[in-house]
Amino acid sequence: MSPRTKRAIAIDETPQERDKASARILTIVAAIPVGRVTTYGIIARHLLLGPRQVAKVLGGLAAAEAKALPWFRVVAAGGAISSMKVPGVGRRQIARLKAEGVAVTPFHRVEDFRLLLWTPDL
DNA sequence: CTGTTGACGCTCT
DNA sequence: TAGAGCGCCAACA
Repeated sequence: MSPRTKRAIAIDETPQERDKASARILTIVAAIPVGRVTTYGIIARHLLLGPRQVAKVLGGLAAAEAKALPWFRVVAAGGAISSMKVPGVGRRQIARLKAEGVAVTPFHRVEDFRLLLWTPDL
């Protein structure tokens, strides 16, 4: 096959194999401890990517993926629940966070954000 | 090539 | 707190 072609997408591969950027992002998301949170920006800087790339990947998670990954532990800078702008999603994220003990203010911000913030190990 | 688009981030109103 | 404006960067039409 010509190396010129866009990487073939084997649909039967695990989603982690889709492409490196996504794989790395999802790997980090999967590593966020229960009851802790991290941000798009932190993940992005850690991988030398743009924060919007991270948002794009999480936003595009297939239902199956969303079920297996703690995507809800990723919030925006300052602990803001940025998924609020997507109908339904913000509500679900808050519910999932609360379910594991992470309090969220009525202003859609993670309570004690600084305390609960988790950073991937180098 | 240009233009648009993000579950972003930071600064300043 | 909410918005606006701008930076950022890959993906896509």
